[in-house]
Amino acid sequence: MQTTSAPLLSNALPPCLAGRVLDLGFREPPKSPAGTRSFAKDDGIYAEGDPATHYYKVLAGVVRTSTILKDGRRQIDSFHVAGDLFGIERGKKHRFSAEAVGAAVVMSFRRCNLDAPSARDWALATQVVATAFESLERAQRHKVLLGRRSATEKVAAFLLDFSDRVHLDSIELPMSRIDIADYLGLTIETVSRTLTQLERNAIIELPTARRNIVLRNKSALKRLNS
Amino acid sequence: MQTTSAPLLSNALPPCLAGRVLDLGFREPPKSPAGTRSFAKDDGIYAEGDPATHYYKVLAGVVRTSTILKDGRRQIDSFHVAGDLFGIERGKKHRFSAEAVGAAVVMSFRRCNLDAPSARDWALATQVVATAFESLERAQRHKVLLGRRSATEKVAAFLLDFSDRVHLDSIELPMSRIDIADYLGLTIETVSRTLTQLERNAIIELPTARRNIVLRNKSALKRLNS
DNA sequence: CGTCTCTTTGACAGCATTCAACGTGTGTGG
DNA sequence: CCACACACGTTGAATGCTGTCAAAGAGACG
Repeated sequence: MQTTSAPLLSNALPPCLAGRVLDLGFREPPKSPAGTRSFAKDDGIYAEGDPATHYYKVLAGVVRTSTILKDGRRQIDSFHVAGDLFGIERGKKHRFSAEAVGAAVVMSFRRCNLDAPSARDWALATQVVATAFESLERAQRHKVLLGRRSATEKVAAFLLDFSDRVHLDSIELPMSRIDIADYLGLTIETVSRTLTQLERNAIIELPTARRNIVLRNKSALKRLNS
Repeated sequence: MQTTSAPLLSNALPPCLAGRVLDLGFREPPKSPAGTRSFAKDDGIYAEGDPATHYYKVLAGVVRTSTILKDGRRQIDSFHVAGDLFGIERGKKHRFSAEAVGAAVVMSFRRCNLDAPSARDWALATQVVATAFESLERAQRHKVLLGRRSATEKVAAFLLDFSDRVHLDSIELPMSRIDIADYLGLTIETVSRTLTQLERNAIIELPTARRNIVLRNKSALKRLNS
């Protein structure tokens, strides 16, 4: 726990596949191996309440899992990047919906019995359990962020987390401000204002490309991360 | 997800063992089976950063797992009641601390290898995995509560969740207002004010015993739960 | 060049926190 | 048995952070 922030993207690279170039590429989907599908920006992969018959793995792009309250408020549970398994449920239904953040390629696996996996399911079952443990750890860190941190701290944690993945100080966010806000439990206006404020304090830089952010003073960001 | 609130206590009964009677009982601890220890109110079971060599199971009472930020803000991750397994970690260290909420009895198990459990560890490993999945599900619901709900909704969810466990409309909270606040990401003042407000609206009743709450209008509470 | 979407900025309101004081119940010691 | 201290909880007033509502800026695309 301590100085770490809630890890955002659980896998190393690829950084931000959801750029314009890829968007175009995916409009004419490549021939897909069985169980592999391509999704465009904001396409639904499954919806809250759908029977949870499969697990999914991100091959390219970024996927978000989220839930929407009756009055429209949304909470993003997690962002999943290439290599991540998602859609794992204990019960029979999906309790979040999953959508592509940008263009994305996703592979699906028929759900297996975790209590007594068949021989051919064994490897998958192991991965599923590992993913569940990892998700739990991340969810726990995310809770601290949501429950006990200010807008500035939340955004700082988000940026640091992201730059840790891509090993760069200049990051290209795959998701919109709305996604960031709904992940951090804020509004888009607060996210925007916080970023502007960080820029005024010379901690980050916001080039004209809106989704590009340059971290100028990481130690200041880390300090904000308590 | 939907109408459900973040489940607070993951096991059925016993309801609120942390009352005065039991407190007294535990002052002279019963002879403990190996691996079983009794704790008084606020006793630490393990601390954040401690090597995670064991799992723990609540036999009686309630245990909270929590983390404290540098500036003293605290977030309670979870309350654990009799029957619950806690202290499960993926890494080598505990990322939260665990303390007894009231008097509590806790049993410990040497941690086992989940990838290749020995024959005698098999049953425990299965339980650990099941607990991890359950904890993940609860953490996800808790996140929605922390990120996207108002103080009133948080408190309503908390109360409903609790009364669901004990199957009673008159509940006896084992934890203080501070614990509730730190679980819900609020301050004690806000929790107190919210409860008072609910009482004014004839939704709950607050008898003189401060930890006793009677739910007078559950459907109104559920409505607050979105 | 105009439309559409995303983002930023501003003004204002409101909810939750902060700071402070007051109750209330419990346990202790005179 | 009562006085007092202490922990816990409630209430009040004021501040402030974040949300809400509204409008303007900036790119992308046709």
